[in-house]
Amino acid sequence: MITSTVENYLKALFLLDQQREKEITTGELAKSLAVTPGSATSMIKTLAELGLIDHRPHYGVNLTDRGLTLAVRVVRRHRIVELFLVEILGMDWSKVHDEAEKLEHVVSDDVIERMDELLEHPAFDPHGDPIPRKDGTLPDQSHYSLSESKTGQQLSISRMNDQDANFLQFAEKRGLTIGAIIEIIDRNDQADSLSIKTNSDTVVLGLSAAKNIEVCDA
Amino acid sequence: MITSTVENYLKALFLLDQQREKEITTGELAKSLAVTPGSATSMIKTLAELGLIDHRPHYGVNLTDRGLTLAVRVVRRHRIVELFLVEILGMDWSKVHDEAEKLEHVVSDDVIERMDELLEHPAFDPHGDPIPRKDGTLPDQSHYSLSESKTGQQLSISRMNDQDANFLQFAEKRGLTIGAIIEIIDRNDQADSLSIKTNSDTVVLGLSAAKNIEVCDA
DNA sequence: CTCCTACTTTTGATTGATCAAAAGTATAAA
DNA sequence: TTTATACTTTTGATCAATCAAAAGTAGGAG
Repeated sequence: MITSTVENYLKALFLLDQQREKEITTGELAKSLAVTPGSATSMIKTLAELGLIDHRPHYGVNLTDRGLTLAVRVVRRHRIVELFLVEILGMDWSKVHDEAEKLEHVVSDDVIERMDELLEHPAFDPHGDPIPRKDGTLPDQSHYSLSESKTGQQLSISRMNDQDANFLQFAEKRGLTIGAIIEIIDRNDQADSLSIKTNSDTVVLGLSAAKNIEVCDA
Repeated sequence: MITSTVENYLKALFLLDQQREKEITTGELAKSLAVTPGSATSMIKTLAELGLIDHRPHYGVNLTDRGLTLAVRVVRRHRIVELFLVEILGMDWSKVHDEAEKLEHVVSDDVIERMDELLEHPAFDPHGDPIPRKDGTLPDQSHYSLSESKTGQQLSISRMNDQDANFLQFAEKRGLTIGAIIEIIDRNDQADSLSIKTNSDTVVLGLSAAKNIEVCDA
């Protein structure tokens, strides 16, 4: 049975896969889902029996094609729901994540496709994350981290890696929103900080915060 | 813990309460939830421990005030979601029940109140059922069954008791929709049937089907 | 080659929801 | 007053998900 727990494990594996190349270890998976390693091991057994992952004991796991397909569908549901909550219901983009986390397991494909249509087949969710298409493919994106960008470039904010509501609210208050055009006016390696010009203001960010913000050329 | 199973039991009790005056028996409850009587008994024990129902063993149960409050909230969520799916997402009214059955347990109050506003604080859902207000009160209604109505009266269809998709589709096809103005032109007690004039056509219904249709004076 | 450390896996227990079947109770009929 | 029937409750089992703690494994340091 594909329970919502199964869906959550698959989604976590998919998102971890995006960042790393190799197999995902039990420990990483457990950490990202905030369960004990033992719980992850037993769920891994279940997922392997369902043919959704390949498991090399003591080394790690990988999604199978079937597992990947299901995982991508969950991510699509999540991101469409998020955008829907912001665009149609007018919710704060910093608060829709938790709501979508619950809805992604219960909304039918019919509802998702109607939302998708109402939103005119969007490519990115409110956090700038790509929305998988119905066929499972992902829209193009050439993001890179604000922390890796050079001084003087005109940049457009395309994505927030950090989903934490406090961070998102801070960012919004300072004019750091998806689509905002910014420019790095100073980089201070001693202070580990960046000075950023937004359309209205100048903001100083630590490098660790800058790492959470992705940009593309404006 | 208020699990979705608890919510379903409370909702079932509330809906059974609407129809009958007295205590609800274990058997009725089990039947309406499609579980065995034993399962209902053990859940009744849990609900009683949570202070959501009063239980007189071997006689039946009644919702407490707290239980009633929770039950009404679930019903409100269900009916607002149903109307939202029809009005905003354009879904078929005969198909939204099952979807709402899942969503009612996961949508937050914030989302519900936003839907409510977008729908301009509706009083009735797509099936004509009253939507409890935020404070728990119900809108007025003076429905009675089509099977109890007299020949020659001008009536307006206000509610379908039967949520079965096949029945709803049949009804829709024949012009028997919420708000439709109809008149009983003949009642045949031998054949147990009613002849009904819709705005376009004449439909013959068995009394058992007519029982499922509620009307008010047009 | 042995041992330490860091990990993974196994084991046993718990919780919530369910069922099938056994045991018990209420009420009306004989 | 006994018995039959129709119900309710109890019992024991199962399944999914979890945790805590015990046992086991991989791979590097000495």
